[in-house]
Amino acid sequence: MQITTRFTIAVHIITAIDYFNGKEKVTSSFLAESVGVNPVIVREIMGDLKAAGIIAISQGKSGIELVKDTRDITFYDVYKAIGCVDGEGLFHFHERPNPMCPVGGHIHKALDGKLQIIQSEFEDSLKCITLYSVIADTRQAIADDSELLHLS
Amino acid sequence: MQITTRFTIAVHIITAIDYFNGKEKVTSSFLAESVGVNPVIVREIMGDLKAAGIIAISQGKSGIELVKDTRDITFYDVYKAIGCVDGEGLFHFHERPNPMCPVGGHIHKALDGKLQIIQSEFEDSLKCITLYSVIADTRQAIADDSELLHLS
DNA sequence: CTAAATGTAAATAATTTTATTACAAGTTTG
DNA sequence: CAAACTTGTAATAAAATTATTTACATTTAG
Repeated sequence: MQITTRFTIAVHIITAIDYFNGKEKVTSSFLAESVGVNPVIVREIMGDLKAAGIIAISQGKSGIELVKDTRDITFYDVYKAIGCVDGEGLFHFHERPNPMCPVGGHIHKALDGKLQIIQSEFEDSLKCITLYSVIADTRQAIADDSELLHLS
Repeated sequence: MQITTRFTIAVHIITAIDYFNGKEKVTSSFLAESVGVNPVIVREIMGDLKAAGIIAISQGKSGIELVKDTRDITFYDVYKAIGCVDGEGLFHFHERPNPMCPVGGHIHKALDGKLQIIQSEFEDSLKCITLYSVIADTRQAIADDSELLHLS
Protein backbone atom coordinates (compact mmCIF):
# COMPACT_ATOMS: atom_id res chain seq x y z
CA MET A 1 0.00 0.00 0.00
CA GLN A 2 1.42 3.32 -0.70
CA ILE A 3 -1.08 6.14 -0.72
CA THR A 4 -2.75 6.21 2.62
CA THR A 5 -6.08 7.71 3.52
CA ARG A 6 -4.01 10.53 4.97
CA PHE A 7 -3.89 12.02 1.50
CA THR A 8 -7.64 12.33 1.04
CA ILE A 9 -7.96 13.35 4.67
CA ALA A 10 -5.51 16.17 4.07
CA VAL A 11 -7.46 17.34 1.03
CA HIS A 12 -10.64 17.16 3.06
CA ILE A 13 -9.06 19.20 5.84
CA ILE A 14 -7.86 21.96 3.54
CA THR A 15 -11.25 22.10 1.86
CA ALA A 16 -13.01 22.34 5.19
CA ILE A 17 -10.67 25.05 6.47
CA ASP A 18 -11.47 27.11 3.42
CA TYR A 19 -15.18 26.40 3.48
CA PHE A 20 -15.75 27.12 7.14
CA ASN A 21 -13.46 30.12 7.26
CA GLY A 22 -15.38 32.79 9.16
CA LYS A 23 -18.45 30.60 9.60
CA GLU A 24 -17.33 28.20 12.28
CA LYS A 25 -14.53 27.88 14.78
CA VAL A 26 -12.30 25.40 13.04
CA THR A 27 -10.32 23.18 15.40
CA SER A 28 -8.76 19.78 15.11
CA SER A 29 -11.77 18.30 16.88
CA PHE A 30 -14.18 20.04 14.56
CA LEU A 31 -12.28 18.78 11.54
CA ALA A 32 -12.05 15.29 12.98
CA GLU A 33 -15.82 15.33 13.24
CA SER A 34 -16.19 16.25 9.59
CA VAL A 35 -13.63 13.75 8.38
CA GLY A 36 -14.70 10.95 10.68
CA VAL A 37 -11.35 10.13 12.22
CA ASN A 38 -9.60 10.66 15.50
CA PRO A 39 -8.50 14.22 16.34
CA VAL A 40 -4.94 13.04 16.83
CA ILE A 41 -4.77 11.96 13.21
CA VAL A 42 -6.02 15.38 12.18
CA ARG A 43 -3.41 17.07 14.32
CA GLU A 44 -0.62 14.97 12.87
CA ILE A 45 -1.72 15.78 9.34
CA MET A 46 -2.12 19.45 10.25
CA GLY A 47 1.44 19.35 11.53
CA ASP A 48 2.59 18.02 8.16
CA LEU A 49 0.64 20.69 6.30
CA LYS A 50 2.09 23.35 8.57
CA ALA A 51 5.64 22.11 7.99
CA ALA A 52 4.95 22.28 4.28
CA GLY A 53 3.85 25.89 4.57
CA ILE A 54 0.29 25.19 3.53
CA ILE A 55 -1.53 26.15 6.71
CA ALA A 56 -0.73 28.24 9.75
CA ILE A 57 -1.49 27.02 13.23
CA SER A 58 0.08 27.45 16.60
CA GLN A 59 -0.26 25.86 19.95
CA GLY A 60 -3.03 27.22 22.06
CA LYS A 61 -4.18 29.58 19.38
CA SER A 62 -7.59 28.72 18.08
CA GLY A 63 -7.99 29.23 14.40
CA ILE A 64 -6.42 27.61 11.42
CA GLU A 65 -5.60 29.58 8.34
CA LEU A 66 -4.51 28.78 4.86
CA VAL A 67 -1.17 30.36 4.05
CA LYS A 68 -1.11 29.75 0.34
CA ASP A 69 -3.71 30.62 -2.23
CA THR A 70 -5.59 27.43 -2.95
CA ARG A 71 -4.85 28.01 -6.62
CA ASP A 72 -1.21 27.42 -5.73
CA ILE A 73 -1.73 24.24 -3.75
CA THR A 74 -1.69 21.13 -5.90
CA PHE A 75 -2.29 17.51 -5.06
CA TYR A 76 1.44 17.07 -5.36
CA ASP A 77 2.08 19.57 -2.59
CA VAL A 78 -0.27 17.66 -0.34
CA TYR A 79 1.15 14.30 -1.39
CA LYS A 80 4.64 15.53 -0.60
CA ALA A 81 3.58 17.16 2.65
CA ILE A 82 2.03 13.93 3.87
CA GLY A 83 5.38 12.28 3.41
CA CYS A 84 4.58 9.99 0.52
CA VAL A 85 7.66 11.11 -1.39
CA ASP A 86 10.39 10.40 1.13
CA GLY A 87 9.36 6.79 1.43
CA GLU A 88 9.52 4.20 -1.28
CA GLY A 89 7.06 5.83 -3.59
CA LEU A 90 4.24 4.08 -5.32
CA PHE A 91 5.91 0.76 -5.78
CA HIS A 92 6.98 -1.66 -3.18
CA PHE A 93 9.84 -3.83 -4.29
CA HIS A 94 10.01 -7.35 -2.93
CA GLU A 95 12.95 -7.21 -0.63
CA ARG A 96 14.84 -10.44 -0.88
CA PRO A 97 15.54 -11.28 -4.52
CA ASN A 98 18.18 -13.98 -4.53
CA PRO A 99 21.56 -12.45 -5.42
CA MET A 100 22.89 -15.87 -6.44
CA CYS A 101 20.33 -16.04 -9.23
CA PRO A 102 21.19 -14.05 -12.37
CA VAL A 103 17.70 -12.64 -12.61
CA GLY A 104 17.30 -12.13 -8.87
CA GLY A 105 20.62 -10.36 -8.76
CA HIS A 106 19.92 -7.92 -11.57
CA ILE A 107 16.20 -7.34 -11.75
CA HIS A 108 16.36 -4.46 -9.33
CA LYS A 109 18.78 -2.59 -11.54
CA ALA A 110 16.64 -3.25 -14.59
CA LEU A 111 13.39 -2.21 -12.94
CA ASP A 112 14.22 0.77 -10.79
CA GLY A 113 14.56 3.28 -13.61
CA LYS A 114 11.29 2.25 -15.19
CA LEU A 115 9.41 2.45 -11.94
CA GLN A 116 10.92 5.86 -11.36
CA ILE A 117 9.63 7.09 -14.69
CA ILE A 118 6.13 6.04 -13.76
CA GLN A 119 6.48 7.64 -10.37
CA SER A 120 7.55 10.92 -11.97
CA GLU A 121 4.68 10.90 -14.41
CA PHE A 122 2.33 10.20 -11.56
CA GLU A 123 3.68 13.18 -9.67
CA ASP A 124 3.23 15.33 -12.75
CA SER A 125 -0.41 14.32 -12.82
CA LEU A 126 -0.76 15.36 -9.21
CA LYS A 127 0.70 18.74 -10.02
CA CYS A 128 -2.11 19.44 -12.46
CA ILE A 129 -4.90 19.46 -9.92
CA THR A 130 -5.32 22.32 -7.51
CA LEU A 131 -7.08 22.45 -4.22
CA TYR A 132 -8.99 25.39 -5.63
CA SER A 133 -10.75 23.08 -8.07
CA VAL A 134 -11.68 20.67 -5.31
CA ILE A 135 -13.05 23.48 -3.20
CA ALA A 136 -14.99 24.93 -6.11
CA ASP A 137 -16.54 21.57 -6.93
CA THR A 138 -17.39 20.93 -3.31
CA ARG A 139 -19.14 24.30 -3.03
CA GLN A 140 -21.00 23.56 -6.22
CA ALA A 141 -22.12 20.16 -4.96
CA ILE A 142 -23.35 21.73 -1.74
CA ALA A 143 -25.21 24.42 -3.66
CA ASP A 144 -26.83 21.88 -5.96
CA ASP A 145 -28.04 19.88 -3.00
CA SER A 146 -29.42 22.85 -1.20
CA GLU A 147 -31.28 23.91 -4.32
CA LEU A 148 -32.91 20.52 -4.52
CA LEU A 149 -34.12 20.90 -0.98
CA HIS A 150 -35.70 24.24 -1.70
CA LEU A 151 -37.52 22.87 -4.71
CA SER A 152 -39.07 19.99 -2.84
CA MET B 1 -1.03 1.17 0.40
CA GLN B 2 -2.02 0.19 -2.90
CA ILE B 3 0.57 -1.44 -5.10
CA THR B 4 1.77 -4.54 -3.37
CA THR B 5 5.04 -6.32 -3.85
CA ARG B 6 3.02 -8.77 -5.91
CA PHE B 7 3.46 -6.43 -8.85
CA THR B 8 7.25 -6.48 -8.84
CA ILE B 9 7.18 -10.16 -7.99
CA ALA B 10 5.05 -10.80 -11.07
CA VAL B 11 7.45 -8.85 -13.26
CA HIS B 12 10.33 -10.80 -11.75
CA ILE B 13 8.56 -14.08 -12.44
CA ILE B 14 7.88 -13.28 -16.07
CA THR B 15 11.45 -12.14 -16.55
CA ALA B 16 12.80 -15.32 -14.98
CA ILE B 17 10.53 -17.55 -17.06
CA ASP B 18 11.86 -15.91 -20.17
CA TYR B 19 15.46 -15.93 -19.05
CA PHE B 20 15.61 -19.54 -17.93
CA ASN B 21 13.55 -20.87 -20.78
CA GLY B 22 15.40 -23.97 -21.98
CA LYS B 23 18.21 -23.56 -19.48
CA GLU B 24 16.56 -24.66 -16.27
CA LYS B 25 13.47 -26.47 -15.18
CA VAL B 26 11.29 -23.59 -14.10
CA THR B 27 8.88 -24.42 -11.31
CA SER B 28 7.11 -22.44 -8.65
CA SER B 29 9.75 -23.52 -6.16
CA PHE B 30 12.55 -22.52 -8.46
CA LEU B 31 10.98 -19.12 -9.01
CA ALA B 32 10.29 -18.72 -5.31
CA GLU B 33 13.99 -19.24 -4.74
CA SER B 34 14.90 -16.52 -7.21
CA VAL B 35 12.33 -14.05 -5.91
CA GLY B 36 12.87 -14.82 -2.26
CA VAL B 37 9.30 -15.51 -1.26
CA ASN B 38 7.19 -18.49 -0.41
CA PRO B 39 6.30 -20.85 -3.27
CA VAL B 40 2.62 -20.47 -2.48
CA ILE B 41 2.82 -16.77 -3.21
CA VAL B 42 4.44 -17.57 -6.53
CA ARG B 43 1.71 -20.05 -7.36
CA GLU B 44 -1.00 -17.56 -6.55
CA ILE B 45 0.58 -14.94 -8.75
CA MET B 46 1.14 -17.52 -11.49
CA GLY B 47 -2.55 -18.29 -11.24
CA ASP B 48 -3.35 -14.63 -11.82
CA LEU B 49 -0.98 -14.44 -14.77
CA LYS B 50 -2.51 -17.58 -16.21
CA ALA B 51 -6.02 -16.20 -15.86
CA ALA B 52 -4.85 -13.08 -17.66
CA GLY B 53 -3.53 -15.16 -20.55
CA ILE B 54 0.07 -14.21 -19.98
CA ILE B 55 1.53 -17.58 -19.08
CA ALA B 56 0.49 -21.20 -19.59
CA ILE B 57 0.70 -23.71 -16.79
CA SER B 58 -1.28 -26.72 -15.79
CA GLN B 59 -1.53 -28.89 -12.77
CA GLY B 60 1.13 -31.54 -12.52
CA LYS B 61 2.75 -30.49 -15.72
CA SER B 62 6.20 -29.20 -15.17
CA GLY B 63 7.13 -26.30 -17.37
CA ILE B 64 5.87 -22.79 -17.53
CA GLU B 65 5.59 -20.95 -20.80
CA LEU B 66 4.93 -17.44 -21.86
CA VAL B 67 1.87 -17.23 -24.04
CA LYS B 68 2.23 -13.68 -25.26
CA ASP B 69 5.18 -12.04 -26.89
CA THR B 70 6.90 -10.03 -24.18
CA ARG B 71 6.67 -7.05 -26.48
CA ASP B 72 2.92 -7.25 -26.02
CA ILE B 73 2.94 -7.50 -22.25
CA THR B 74 2.94 -4.14 -20.54
CA PHE B 75 3.15 -3.19 -16.90
CA TYR B 76 -0.52 -2.42 -17.13
CA ASP B 77 -1.33 -6.00 -18.13
CA VAL B 78 0.55 -7.23 -15.09
CA TYR B 79 -0.97 -4.61 -12.83
CA LYS B 80 -4.42 -5.60 -14.00
CA ALA B 81 -3.68 -9.31 -13.76
CA ILE B 82 -2.57 -8.97 -10.16
CA GLY B 83 -5.95 -7.50 -9.35
CA CYS B 84 -4.96 -3.94 -8.64
CA VAL B 85 -7.65 -2.57 -10.90
CA ASP B 86 -10.74 -4.20 -9.44
CA GLY B 87 -10.03 -2.82 -6.01
CA GLU B 88 -10.03 0.79 -5.02
CA GLY B 89 -7.19 1.87 -7.21
CA LEU B 90 -4.29 3.98 -6.13
CA PHE B 91 -6.15 6.10 -3.68
CA HIS B 92 -7.75 5.05 -0.49
CA PHE B 93 -10.59 7.28 0.51
CA HIS B 94 -11.22 7.79 4.18
CA GLU B 95 -14.40 5.93 4.75
CA ARG B 96 -16.49 7.83 7.20
CA PRO B 97 -16.78 11.47 6.18
CA ASN B 98 -19.59 12.98 8.19
CA PRO B 99 -22.70 13.29 5.99
CA MET B 100 -24.14 15.89 8.33
CA CYS B 101 -21.26 18.23 7.51
CA PRO B 102 -21.56 20.11 4.21
CA VAL B 103 -17.97 19.38 3.32
CA GLY B 104 -18.03 15.84 4.66
CA GLY B 105 -21.19 15.16 2.72
CA HIS B 106 -19.93 16.40 -0.63
CA ILE B 107 -16.18 15.99 -0.71
CA HIS B 108 -16.45 12.51 -2.16
CA LYS B 109 -18.40 13.76 -5.12
CA ALA B 110 -15.94 16.57 -5.68
CA LEU B 111 -12.86 14.37 -5.39
CA ASP B 112 -13.74 11.13 -7.11
CA GLY B 113 -13.53 12.43 -10.64
CA LYS B 114 -10.16 14.04 -10.07
CA LEU B 115 -8.69 10.96 -8.47
CA GLN B 116 -10.01 8.94 -11.38
CA ILE B 117 -8.19 11.17 -13.85
CA ILE B 118 -4.92 10.60 -12.04
CA GLN B 119 -5.59 6.89 -11.89
CA SER B 120 -6.18 6.80 -15.64
CA GLU B 121 -3.03 8.72 -16.40
CA PHE B 122 -1.13 6.38 -14.15
CA GLU B 123 -2.48 3.40 -16.05
CA ASP B 124 -1.48 5.03 -19.31
CA SER B 125 2.06 5.29 -17.98
CA LEU B 126 2.02 1.61 -17.15
CA LYS B 127 0.93 0.81 -20.67
CA CYS B 128 4.09 2.39 -22.07
CA ILE B 129 6.52 -0.06 -20.53
CA THR B 130 6.83 -3.58 -21.86
CA LEU B 131 8.18 -6.66 -20.20
CA TYR B 132 10.45 -6.98 -23.19
CA SER B 133 12.34 -3.88 -22.10
CA VAL B 134 12.72 -5.21 -18.57
CA ILE B 135 14.02 -8.52 -19.86
CA ALA B 136 16.42 -6.80 -22.25
CA ASP B 137 17.80 -4.60 -19.48
CA THR B 138 18.11 -7.54 -17.12
CA ARG B 139 20.07 -9.52 -19.71
CA GLN B 140 22.26 -6.51 -20.31
CA ALA B 141 22.94 -6.09 -16.60
CA ILE B 142 23.85 -9.76 -16.32
CA ALA B 143 26.16 -9.50 -19.32
CA ASP B 144 27.86 -6.39 -17.96
CA ASP B 145 28.52 -8.11 -14.69
CA SER B 146 29.90 -11.22 -16.27
CA GLU B 147 32.21 -9.14 -18.41
CA LEU B 148 33.57 -7.43 -15.32
CA LEU B 149 34.36 -10.79 -13.85
CA HIS B 150 36.29 -11.89 -16.90
CA LEU B 151 38.36 -8.75 -16.87
CA SER B 152 39.42 -9.10 -13.30
C1' DC C 1 -5.49 31.66 36.57
C1' DT C 2 -8.58 29.04 33.71
C1' DA C 3 -10.24 27.20 29.58
C1' DA C 4 -9.29 25.59 25.24
C1' DA C 5 -6.05 24.31 21.51
C1' DT C 6 -2.17 22.29 19.55
C1' DG C 7 1.96 19.03 20.05
C1' DT C 8 3.53 14.35 21.12
C1' DA C 9 4.45 10.04 23.03
C1' DA C 10 3.03 5.51 24.16
C1' DA C 11 0.03 1.64 24.27
C1' DT C 12 -3.67 -0.74 22.13
C1' DA C 13 -6.57 -2.30 18.47
C1' DA C 14 -7.68 -3.28 13.79
C1' DT C 15 -6.47 -4.26 9.23
C1' DT C 16 -3.77 -5.94 5.66
C1' DT C 17 -0.16 -8.59 3.86
C1' DT C 18 2.89 -12.37 3.78
C1' DA C 19 4.39 -16.93 5.38
C1' DT C 20 3.60 -21.54 6.51
C1' DT C 21 1.47 -25.99 6.68
C1' DA C 22 -1.17 -29.38 4.72
C1' DC C 23 -3.29 -31.83 1.37
C1' DA C 24 -5.93 -32.61 -3.04
C1' DA C 25 -5.41 -33.36 -7.91
C1' DG C 26 -3.11 -33.79 -12.27
C1' DT C 27 1.43 -35.36 -15.17
C1' DT C 28 5.16 -37.73 -16.24
C1' DT C 29 8.40 -41.40 -16.01
C1' DG C 30 9.94 -45.79 -15.27
C1' DC D 1 0.27 -48.95 -12.16
C1' DA D 2 3.21 -46.69 -8.77
C1' DA D 3 6.25 -43.21 -7.38
C1' DA D 4 7.87 -38.74 -7.71
C1' DC D 5 6.93 -34.22 -8.78
C1' DT D 6 4.01 -30.26 -9.80
C1' DT D 7 0.18 -27.05 -9.61
C1' DG D 8 -4.14 -25.64 -7.01
C1' DT D 9 -6.14 -24.11 -2.81
C1' DA D 10 -7.72 -23.70 1.86
C1' DA D 11 -6.83 -22.58 6.48
C1' DT D 12 -4.05 -20.85 9.98
C1' DA D 13 -0.21 -18.22 11.85
C1' DA D 14 2.96 -14.55 11.81
C1' DA D 15 4.44 -9.97 10.61
C1' DA D 16 3.92 -5.43 9.29
C1' DT D 17 1.31 -1.46 8.68
C1' DT D 18 -2.33 1.81 10.03
C1' DA D 19 -5.50 3.77 12.93
C1' DT D 20 -7.36 4.57 17.60
C1' DT D 21 -7.20 5.88 22.08
C1' DT D 22 -5.39 7.77 26.34
C1' DA D 23 -2.66 10.91 28.60
C1' DC D 24 -0.28 14.88 29.36
C1' DA D 25 2.84 18.86 28.20
C1' DT D 26 2.80 23.39 26.03
C1' DT D 27 0.91 27.61 24.42
C1' DT D 28 -2.48 31.31 23.82
C1' DA D 29 -6.68 34.09 24.89
C1' DG D 30 -9.74 36.03 27.98
